[in-house]
Amino acid sequence: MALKPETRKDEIIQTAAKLFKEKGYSAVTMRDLATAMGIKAASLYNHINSKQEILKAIIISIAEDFTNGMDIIIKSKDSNISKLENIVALHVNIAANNTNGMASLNNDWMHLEDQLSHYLQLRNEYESNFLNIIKEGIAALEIKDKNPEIIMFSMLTTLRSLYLWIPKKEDLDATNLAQNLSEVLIGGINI
Amino acid sequence: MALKPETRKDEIIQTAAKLFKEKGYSAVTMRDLATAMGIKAASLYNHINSKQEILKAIIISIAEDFTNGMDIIIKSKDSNISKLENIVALHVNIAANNTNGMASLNNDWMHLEDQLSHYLQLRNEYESNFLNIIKEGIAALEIKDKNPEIIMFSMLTTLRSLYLWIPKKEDLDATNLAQNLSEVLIGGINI
DNA sequence: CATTTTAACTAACACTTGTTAGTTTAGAGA
DNA sequence: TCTCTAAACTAACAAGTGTTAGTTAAAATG
Repeated sequence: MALKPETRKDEIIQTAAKLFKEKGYSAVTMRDLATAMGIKAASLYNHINSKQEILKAIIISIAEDFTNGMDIIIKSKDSNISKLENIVALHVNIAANNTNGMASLNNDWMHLEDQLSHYLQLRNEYESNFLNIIKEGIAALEIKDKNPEIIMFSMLTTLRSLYLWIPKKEDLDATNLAQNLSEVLIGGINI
Repeated sequence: MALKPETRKDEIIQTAAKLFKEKGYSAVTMRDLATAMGIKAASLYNHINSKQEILKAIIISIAEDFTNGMDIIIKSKDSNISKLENIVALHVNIAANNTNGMASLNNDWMHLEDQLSHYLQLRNEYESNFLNIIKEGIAALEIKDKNPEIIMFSMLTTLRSLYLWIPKKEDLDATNLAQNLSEVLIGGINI
């Protein structure tokens, strides 16, 4: 069994994601990436077609993971509070499995060229689904009648920033983190 | 009375902050900045010494605003919940007055050169003060006994991202936003 | 063994980068 | 009017950018 069926191309993409996390897409040169791989810049082009292709590979696959996860959540018959808990868990899981890539998704999406409009479409649909769950929760008296956009903004920015925080917890239990985070985000903190 | 006592240097810094917000520090060239100012790149150097100096001017002044605001909050005799509400208001006010600069603070701090360690020191102190308020609030039975770091992380990432959100609300009432945000962050959303 | 594939290399390209030097122009103060 | 200053300009540089072309060495495949 192949525990790491990683191709050389995948290795390059993962290494790039790590560098992009530290300095951002624009500040990472192909020579930086090559050095991190232990090869020369020109050799990268045996495996990838362009720097842009690397960014696209990192961002679009994660964005599609979110879209697919959201699709499952909306189709369920859970309560709206449960759906929000599932969204928290979705973010924790994706961030835990792809800490470096999440940085590019958050910070470097605007450097996508051909795929920019595709990315924006996925993001808009995701946020629209998220907002609908909150609005329906309010209508169903599951959720307090506060400004739905503020609620979504507050939850989503926290969830999007998980990549900054997860690496600090060496003993990560994703289920436990999702549980605690849901309690704080949904239940509030005052007694 | 001078409503805009802005020097040419200040204009350049503000324009740069806007461009940095859109594309990030590394992706904005001095020629981009010059074009946005309606002049040639070399002319910028009549007013500023380097690109790096612009970034420093943007980030450090905001970081010091946060430090000063936090200092006043810790010294007060308010309850810890009130202190948290004041932190929310601090972030709303700074973000509302400096939307573009907040983007650099969040996304481009790692491109600071000489001032990097100074910035990190301010940030660490700020987070340490924030965390203490939460811990004391828990000890005083004002705040639920949840993981204090999760609470801080959740609040802080939301507050740090306000710059993304404030510009969308053309009719911004800072007091009102701070109020609503406090209710959501502190009071939670479930009924 | 012969051949193809994989993955590295050196060398170079056209272009962009931040920045400097030196010059010009228009307005303000004497 | 003369001088000074603020703020623009043109021209250029050295270094760094993504990328291409052509080559080589080792490993896998027939």
